[in-house]
Amino acid sequence: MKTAAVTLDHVFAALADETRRRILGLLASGEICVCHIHEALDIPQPTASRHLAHLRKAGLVATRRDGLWVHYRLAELDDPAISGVLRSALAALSSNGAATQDRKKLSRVIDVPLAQLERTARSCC
Amino acid sequence: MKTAAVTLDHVFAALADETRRRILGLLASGEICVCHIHEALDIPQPTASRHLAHLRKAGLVATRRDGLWVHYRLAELDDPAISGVLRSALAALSSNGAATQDRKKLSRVIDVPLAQLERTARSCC
DNA sequence: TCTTCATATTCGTGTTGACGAATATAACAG
DNA sequence: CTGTTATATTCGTCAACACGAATATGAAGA
Repeated sequence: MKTAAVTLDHVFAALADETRRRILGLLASGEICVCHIHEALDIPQPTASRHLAHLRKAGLVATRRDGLWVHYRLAELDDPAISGVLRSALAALSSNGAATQDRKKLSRVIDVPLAQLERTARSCC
Repeated sequence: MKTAAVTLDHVFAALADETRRRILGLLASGEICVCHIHEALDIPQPTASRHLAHLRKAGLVATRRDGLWVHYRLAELDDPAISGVLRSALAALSSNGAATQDRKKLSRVIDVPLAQLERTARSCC
């Protein structure tokens, strides 16, 4: 089973929502499980799950189950044009101050040094 | 009067609509007047005008009036992160086959060689 | 099996936004 | 001023979507 083709439609529909952009901003700093996303962003769990489902159906994220937890990460895209769009979008998101705030909260939630998250985010986009 | 700050919200909301993406795809190949946009894309004039107004309010395009005609062009953005997003979006749009079709129609409508439109589009993004 | 915890889905509701149709504005010619 | 052409806006309707609340699914342990 191949990952469904990711279209520009999917990408921009996904990026049109602020909550999804915040989620993607977090995922830029590595794989995260649902509970940490909903804690770090301070959004209800069903909201996080719903938006993650949207991103998953759009083909922008991939999941890995580990017992009760489900970890989400950015998917690797085969279309270079589309992955270019996503890369620059993530770069723009990161330059935004709100993303830094979210990462800071995430750092506290998962107890990982902020610097390490920043480094991963930088290397990702 | 400065151009209002272009936010990521504006950009992604604008890019979320296919008609607006087609318009931006055309504008990548240079300044175009409303009537040519609505002819090339084969959409009603009010539709073209409405979407152009949306893009204008988002700060993504600029206008120049010349008698009865109003010419639209891509605006220069000062935020490098945001202009990076737009550049890669335009690149992705151009690589799409539909954009080529639209440019071909535009070439006929305004009687400008397709190769010239392609060249301008390439140099723009 | 029963419980518990993490995640996903459904339902009802309110908002946003795109469209077609009609109309308004704006600029120019006669 | 009047008519004509290009562009912009308004109006009513409809579909898409985000949300909160409630509930369902799914996995692990007692």
